[in-house]
Parts: sequence; structure tokens; C-alpha cells
Amino acid sequence: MAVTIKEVAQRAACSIKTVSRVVNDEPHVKPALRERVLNAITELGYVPNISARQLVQKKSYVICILLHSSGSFQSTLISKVLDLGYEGNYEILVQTYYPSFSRSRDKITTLIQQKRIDGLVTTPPCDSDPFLIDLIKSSGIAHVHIAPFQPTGGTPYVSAEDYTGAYQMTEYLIQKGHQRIGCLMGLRNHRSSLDRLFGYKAAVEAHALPFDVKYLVDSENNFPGGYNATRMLMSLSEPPTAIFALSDEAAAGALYALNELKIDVPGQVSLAAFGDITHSNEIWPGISVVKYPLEQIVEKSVRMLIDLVEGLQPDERQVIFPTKIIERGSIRSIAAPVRQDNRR
Amino acid sequence: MAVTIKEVAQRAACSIKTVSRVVNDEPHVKPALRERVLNAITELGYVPNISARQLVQKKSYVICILLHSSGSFQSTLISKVLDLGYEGNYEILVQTYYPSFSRSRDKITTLIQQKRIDGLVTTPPCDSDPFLIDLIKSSGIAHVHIAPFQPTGGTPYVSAEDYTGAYQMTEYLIQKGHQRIGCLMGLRNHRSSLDRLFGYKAAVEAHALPFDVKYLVDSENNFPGGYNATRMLMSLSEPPTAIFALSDEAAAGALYALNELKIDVPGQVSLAAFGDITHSNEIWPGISVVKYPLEQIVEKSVRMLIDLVEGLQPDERQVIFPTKIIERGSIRSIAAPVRQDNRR
DNA sequence: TTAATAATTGACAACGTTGTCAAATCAATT
DNA sequence: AATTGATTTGACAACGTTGTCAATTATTAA
Repeated sequence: MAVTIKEVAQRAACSIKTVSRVVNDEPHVKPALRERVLNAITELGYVPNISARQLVQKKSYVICILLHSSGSFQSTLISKVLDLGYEGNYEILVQTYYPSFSRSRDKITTLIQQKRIDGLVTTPPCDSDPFLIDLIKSSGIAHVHIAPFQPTGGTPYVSAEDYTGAYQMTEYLIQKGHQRIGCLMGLRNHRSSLDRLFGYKAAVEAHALPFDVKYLVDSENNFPGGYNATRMLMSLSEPPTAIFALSDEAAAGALYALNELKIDVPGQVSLAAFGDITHSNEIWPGISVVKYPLEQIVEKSVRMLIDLVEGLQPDERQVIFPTKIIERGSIRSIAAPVRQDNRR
Repeated sequence: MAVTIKEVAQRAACSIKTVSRVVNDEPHVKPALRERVLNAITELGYVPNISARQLVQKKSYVICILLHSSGSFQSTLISKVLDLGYEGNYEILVQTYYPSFSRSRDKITTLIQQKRIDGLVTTPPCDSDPFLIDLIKSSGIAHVHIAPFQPTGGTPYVSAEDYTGAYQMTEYLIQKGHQRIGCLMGLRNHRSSLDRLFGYKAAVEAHALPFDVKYLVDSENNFPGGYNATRMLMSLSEPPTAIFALSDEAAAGALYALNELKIDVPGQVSLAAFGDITHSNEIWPGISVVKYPLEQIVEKSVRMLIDLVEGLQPDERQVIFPTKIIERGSIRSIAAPVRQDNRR
């Protein structure tokens, strides 16, 4: 049915190897012959059979990106990855991975063993699963990792300035006169969230503000988390004048809670967020954010992985993208009140 | 490096063909020998090479689902699809497709020509691209289609009761005493939205209410669309007492607009939506909806596709799932006012 | 027991490509 | 013109499976 390399060779009156060379842009074919082969290819509508190539090259030309679950972070990531699928020879297989879930483990094991994938990009918290890390190590499959640290020594990774970004936003709030800054932090087992928290804390301390644990509220990185944490913050005897949510979703919950409490933003309370990953500006217009450059991170990690798969040593093995503050009007300057404590 | 079928055969002292039979659960192997082969397989850690199998069977064991762009509909769909990837022999390749975009066309053409995919699930509006439909037809690739009609005669499809669901919700609102029901409709080239609109219209007319075009507002299926349309509706001299948004995102925009206008939901205006696709109940708690069974649809369409790929004629070629109304408290009964017109 | 039939097993040729290496051709130098 | 060396080309063996069909063995019927 399908046209094979043999038929092309016949038509171009040369050997199949020559056709192969032309198809793969290898040198050592004279222009005239190359032309003849190219013509034969178009005339016959020849398309190389990938399975045969895979068989002999022991390569699947499929790379895989592992995700934990699907939320807004994931959906942005996925859409970026899917668009990368337009490039090059590689198909991109997206697969969910739930740590300690045996079906996840079986699936990824099979994918690797059957050589259906040449490489793997992981995102937290997948990389904290020892089984997965062991599997990757022992199989020797190419691996790049999206997160602010190395799960296994020396694994290349791509990340953003979580610490610095949070530090800068906190400092910015302080410079606007805020002294009581509530912080909606994410889960403690998520390294990015932790780094952001450290950045917040460092900025507060650097400016000799009282670091008060009561302004630090645990909250999952989602809407109800931000909602509940904000209700709690605003019920304090000395409520914060600014709230810094370490995720988009928590910020959305915070905004909702403030609306409900008839607290004007930014009139009465300023709001800042870390993320801007979802189309948050469309859904919740006007929240000032530290932009997390997810799209750049995803693109870079895939490109690094392809380099690794192709045996090129990437020039960088750790890439950290800068963050930046985007002002959208949810932060207001307030007159700095007289400092109460911390004056020695 | 990797263990091959040959080595297993050697160890089990039989032919490679016998090993193949055991691996593929074919008959005609005596229990004792089968046992021996199975042992050899575990002892050596043998895993069949998929590329070789692909080569000889002319089958990729990858199926593809095409999407237009990434939004919340897409993200739910994707996460469902990704979880289906835990089953069976097929990997699922998710690929964006933008009608009339040449890179999209090249990509899908290549995927099909290189036999990297065995089958294809399409979602609107991809299926309205004549190039894609032609390609699918001429290549003869297996195809299932998520939408309320057939783009090409006889293509199997999976869908939901868009018309009936909208009819029922509208009727429900009417029974609650509402006579002026605003409708935020989606784009007119999206067949599902159209069907919903027809359902709304039919219900209004069936109850002898005045069908007034001013209550029918164009709005893209997103937040700003719903926001703007609602502002417009509420500025009418006789604003609606209920708003029916034909998508989740538009409903979110509507709720935001109503909040901004200090209009209580459901105290002053009732709100209903069609969708519940996103985790809308978490993000915008309490909107009453017609549930669109996206997850069932996706699962069914993939299973149908696999059946088609395997040459099984699926028993159903059109599957339409029912919708249902979920009350979450955004709809209020109002005393039926005296009918003004329509009394003859 | 023998013949006929059914079940089991294996030898070997595909599948369509790329890698290896030898042969053939060409260009450059003596 | 002969020799050398580089370039171009091709023959053929992988790659690891499954499909075909023949050979073998077991089972049944006469």
C-alpha cells in the first residue's frame, strides 16, 4: 500500500541507501542524483516509515512530560507543551503521575521499558516520589526537571526566581508603607512555595519589621484555601493592610472573601499575588502580581530534554528565569504609621 | 543491551514463535511449555520491543485527540484523556489544531502519513475545517467526533443533550415564576451553543412567553463576554429577573458583573448556567447549572475510537448522553407577575 | 494397531529502515 | 599516463518482532 524507500530507489535508479541519505540530509550525494531522488520522492509521495527507523535506531522520537494532576498551572503548562508539538521530530506525550499510585508507576515503567519515550520532563511533586527517581536513574533515560532544586544530584533543571520574586514584591509592599503584610502560603512540601515564603520572610526581616507568625497563614494553593485564610487574617485584632498570596488561585479566593466582607481593594486592603499563570488577569482583573514565567520554563525544559536525548550536552544544566512585578492596581500606598515595636 | 525474544527462547529451550505466542496470549501452547516461557521471561526481565511490533503490524498504538485551543473546557477534557492513558495498549497523543493554520495542517498530515497515530478524536471547531475532514476521509484513519452532529456523513460521534438540557433549565426558570429570562449565548458557529439556544427559545415559546430578542445577548463563551453581556442586560429598561448563561465562563463573568452592580443573587436576579465543566463549583460556588457530562463523553469517544482502530464495529455509532439540572441555590422562585402581553 | 485428524511447535520470510564496509568513481598529484 | 587519495555509491546485514506454513506430536476413530 504505502510507498517504500525501495520503490523510490527503483524510480530514481539508485540504491535504497542513497535515498536514505537524501531523506536524512546526509552528505555524500551528488547534486544531480539528489535532485533525481527528490523528484522520485515527490512523484511517488514517499513518506518514511517511522517504526522501521525506530527499530533500527532504538529511539521512539516521543518525549514525555509528567504531571501530577490537572489544575490551572497544569492547563497552562499543557497548552504550551502541546504547541511545542508542532516542532521537530518529537511527539510529546503528556501523562499524569500520582506519586505512590501503582497504576502511575506501572504506566511510566512500561513507557520506559518499551522505549516508547526517549526522555522525561517532571514537575513537582512527581519528582519527590523515590520510586520514580530510582526508575529514571536506573533506566538512564534523559531527564529534565521543572523545580527550584535537584531531586537527584546533577539532574538538569529549569526554574524561576521564587525567592527573589517574593522578596521583591514584599519589599515593594513595604516601600508603599505597609507594615502588616499577610501571607497566604502554599503547601509546605512544594519547594517553590517554600522558596517564596523564605523570600517574604527575608524581606520582612531585612526591613526590620516584626515578623509575626499570625500573618502567615497556611492555605492550599486554591480558591477555598485563599478564601478561608483571608477570612482568618481579616478577623485578627490588627488585620493586615496588605495580603500577599503565593498563588493565583489563593489570590482569587482572597479577593472573593474581601468582596464579601465589603472591604475595598485596594482602598482598605492591598492585594498581591505570585503566579499570573492562569489567565488570571482576564478572570480576576487587576491583581498586581509577581509574574512566574511558566511558558518560558516549559519551553526551555523541553528543548533541554531534546538536546539531552540527542546526546548534545546542553550548555546550561540549571536555568533560572527571572520574575518581574506587574502592577495592575490592587496595591495602594499608605502613609507609614509610627512604628510601634522593633525600635531599640 | 535489552533482552530480546530470542534470548528468552534460548532460555526456555523453544522457538521464538512460541515465546511470541505466550507473550500475546495466543492459543496452541501447552501449559507446561507456557510456564517455562513465562519463567524465562521473568528471569530475564524481558519486555517486548514495540517498534518491531509496530513495524510488522503497521500500527502505532498511539491515538490522537485534536483540540482547538486551551481553556477550561480543554483542560478538563485533557485531564480526563490523560487519565485514560493508564489503560490498554494505546498511548494518547493530545495535539492542538487551529483550523486554517498551515502548521497545524502539516503536523496532523505528518502524524497520519508516518502512521504515528492509528485514530483521531476531534472536537469543535476542528471538525469544521474542510482540509482536516478531507485528510481524514482520504487517509481512511479511524475517527470519532465530539459534537452534536456529523461533519462527514456517517462519522461516529458522541455528544450530549444540548437542546433538551437548555429547554429544561429554561422551563425550570419559567416554572419558578420568571418571565424575563436573559440568555448569554455563545458563538453562533459552535453547534453545541446553537442547540442550547434553540432549546431556550423553544421553551420560552412553548410557555407562551414573549420571545424578545433583546434578552438574547451575544457573548463569547468566556469571562469578559459574560461580564459585558450582563452589564448590557441589566441596563435594559425592563431588566431580566433571571439570566441563563450558556457557558460556565460567561456565568462567572455575569456573577462578577452582578456583584459589581450590587445586585444580589438570587435575591434580585437568578442565575443559571450550562456547563459545570470547570471546577466551577469550587471557583464560583453556588451557581445552578445544567451539567454537561464532558467526562463521560470523552471516555466514550476514546473507547469508541479504540474499537474502530481494532476493527470492531462499535454497537452504537451515535451516543448522546443526558444532561441534568443541578440546583445550587442561585435560582429563586418569584411571585408570577400579571402577564402583560401574550394574552389573547 | 493403524489411519486420520487435531493440536502443538518451529523454520523462515517478511516488515522498512539505517549502519557498515567495500566497490566504484572522480579529482588531484606526480 | 599512472598513482594516490578523496568522494560517491551500493550490497548487504542488522534491528526484533509477527505471519505463514510446514513439520512434528498427540489424540481420536476405525
